[in-house]
Amino acid sequence: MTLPTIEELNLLHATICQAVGDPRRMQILYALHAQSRNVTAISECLDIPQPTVSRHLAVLKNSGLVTAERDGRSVIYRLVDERIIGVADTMRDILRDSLERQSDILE
Amino acid sequence: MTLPTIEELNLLHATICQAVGDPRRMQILYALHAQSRNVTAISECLDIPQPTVSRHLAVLKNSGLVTAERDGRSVIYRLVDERIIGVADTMRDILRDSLERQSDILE
DNA sequence: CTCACATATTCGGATCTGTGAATATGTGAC
DNA sequence: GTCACATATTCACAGATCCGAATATGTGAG
Repeated sequence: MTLPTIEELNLLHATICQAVGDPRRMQILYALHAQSRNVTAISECLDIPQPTVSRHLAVLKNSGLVTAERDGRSVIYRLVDERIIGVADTMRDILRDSLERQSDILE
Repeated sequence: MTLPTIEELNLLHATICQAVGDPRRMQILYALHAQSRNVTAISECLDIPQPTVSRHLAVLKNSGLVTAERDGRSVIYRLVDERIIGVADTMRDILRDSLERQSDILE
């Protein structure tokens, strides 16, 4: 893997990083990982207002991480690339180890 | 891996995600991955003003991803957890595939 | 102690992002 | 067409973040 240019990093930031860079969006990604859902279902299972969910989904769709498919009156959102969950899980591991390291130092 | 709570995601966002969520910070992470360096060296090799580098390093240090160790007059910054580079690389892969998918659709 | 190098911090301003509330658009049932 | 459900969008505002420029702090050489 070659070193990324600043232009590539800018694009990465404008898409994938921005998508992952919000707690609620990550919550939505995990919810879609468990099961594809429509907006109302996401709104209810995460207890987030519907307009907020729609806005977050627009960001996720723009990043290419999810797709939208109309099904009758509702729109089903699907996670396109499951690797993003692996990314999130690894970040959680890193954070967990970092916190552990800090508490070790305090002792 | 269990589902993250919104509290855990908030903490994750305030640390790891925030650290990765800036193009220049990611550039610094890659630079430190290649070799541990002091502030001036980073500033010069990435062509970023020194105060800006210092500020970004403070964020990265706060996230627990890098450590600072004084060595004489300079301070050497080191990447603590190399897994973050894997995370960044995977995100680049995801973006690349996403762009490819989009260009396929246009044809 | 003084000077020069190395790093960190403060300040003001511009920009971005998320949110709730309200509203608009789209879709199917009847 | 009309109504109800489903989703998307607009608006104003609050908060966060980034930056360049200037300045402050810290450290070692002499």
